[in-house]
Amino acid sequence: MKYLHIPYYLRLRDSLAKKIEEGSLLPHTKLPSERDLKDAYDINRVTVRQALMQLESEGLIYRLIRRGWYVSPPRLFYDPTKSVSFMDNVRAQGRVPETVILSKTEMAASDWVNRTMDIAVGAPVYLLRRRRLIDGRAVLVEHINVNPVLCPGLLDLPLECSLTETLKEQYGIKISRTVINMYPAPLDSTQAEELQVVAGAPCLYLTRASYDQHDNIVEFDQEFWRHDVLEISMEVNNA
Amino acid sequence: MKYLHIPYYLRLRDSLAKKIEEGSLLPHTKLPSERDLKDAYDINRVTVRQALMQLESEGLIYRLIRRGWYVSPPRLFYDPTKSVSFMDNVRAQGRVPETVILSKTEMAASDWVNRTMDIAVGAPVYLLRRRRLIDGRAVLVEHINVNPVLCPGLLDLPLECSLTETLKEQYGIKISRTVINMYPAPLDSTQAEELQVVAGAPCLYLTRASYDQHDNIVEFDQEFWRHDVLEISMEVNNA
DNA sequence: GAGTGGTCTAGACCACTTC
DNA sequence: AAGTGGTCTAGACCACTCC
Repeated sequence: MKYLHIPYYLRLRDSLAKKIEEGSLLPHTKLPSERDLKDAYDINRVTVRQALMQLESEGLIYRLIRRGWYVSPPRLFYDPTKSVSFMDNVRAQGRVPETVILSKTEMAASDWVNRTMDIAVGAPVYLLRRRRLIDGRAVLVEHINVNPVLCPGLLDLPLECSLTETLKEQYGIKISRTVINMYPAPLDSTQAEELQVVAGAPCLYLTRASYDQHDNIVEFDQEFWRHDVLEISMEVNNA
Repeated sequence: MKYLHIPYYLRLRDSLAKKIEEGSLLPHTKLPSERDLKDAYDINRVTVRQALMQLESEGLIYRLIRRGWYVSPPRLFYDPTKSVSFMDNVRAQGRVPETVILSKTEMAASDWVNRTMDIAVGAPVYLLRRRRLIDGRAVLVEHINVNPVLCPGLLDLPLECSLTETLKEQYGIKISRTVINMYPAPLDSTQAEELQVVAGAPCLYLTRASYDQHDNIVEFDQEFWRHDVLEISMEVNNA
């Protein structure tokens, strides 16, 4: 005999999920407060939160920390096999992209940079940190490590747009090969704050190593995406 | 002034995470019971579960429903741009793959099959459902829809191994193009049970549409992976 | 200042697993 | 039969947001 009772938290989850799918709750709409939901469904607040956290992990709703719960917008399609910039990709899907520079510095290469980018420990590296938004909502924080030998003065150029394009136009660097890696990981407290997410919340961690036409590693990018933003989509030809 | 207190559930999370990273808790080790952890850390059981669920969402631990919490093994690298079979890929990474047939039937094409596979509504479709394991742990359930016109009698052949290979060797079908899509989604109760996961738990939902040398759609595969199993990894050449 | 979400307690019952 | 995890209650305090 199997367990047939449907728990309260799943009933609330299903009820809200249905409203979202039907469209009676639109993207970016704020849900009623947890205490209102508790009264409306006559269950405990802990149980309400269990339902909300489940919906959050599914990507149907998101929260702004200490402000409330909101209906998620549709996912952004992302094709890692095509080298389309964030700005172009977001615009192509009818949405509004935005980029904010969080910091840009020249640093001494750490052990880790040495291993991943083949730059001598202590030699200079550019570190650029950006936050990117879609329709006003922060969706990712990225740390971009660039080899300054290949593009001196990069940090003095405008950095809000596609880096790949700047590298090509200003330095003649063509990215010819990219190694991409991704998996879910927890956000550390700094990035969590920058994404207005609770510390330790899961994100999609994506790294991208970009090599130029001479197979030098130009750029090593770490991207921390909100876990509910992307839908990976690609076409593969099996030659 | 920012919130500086570290909550109890994160302290327990960090303590367990440290033991896992250090290697003093090995993959597939069972954690102490929730009540033991509650006593050891002198916190409430609800708080213990909050820590455990956080670790679960990060992929550091997993649970066998109603049996307990276990340390997760390393992720499996998966390169969607290479057409390597599950069995080969798992073996290449030094682990033991296994496949279980859950069901195989010939069905009448539904509306949905009609739209995705271009088979007339009501015409026959093969549906094959398999569960796949790594080192004895169920990691994915897949629903494979195949066009029987292209490979009559397929269901009477052995189906535990690579379907792609069977299609090639027995029917001369070469998969030349694949459209892949993936994003996190909740498991429905059937697949949740088959993966021994709580209903509604998040999984990685991956679809794969495979086209043959004449661009007929041969196979439409829906895969439900445990969310903590894969690390996507690929190399892209920007021609 | 009122209200909200984030955290936490000290219990409880049930279905299921383990012995 | 004992123990475990899954669910749930009825409170509580705090930091922060909103008005």
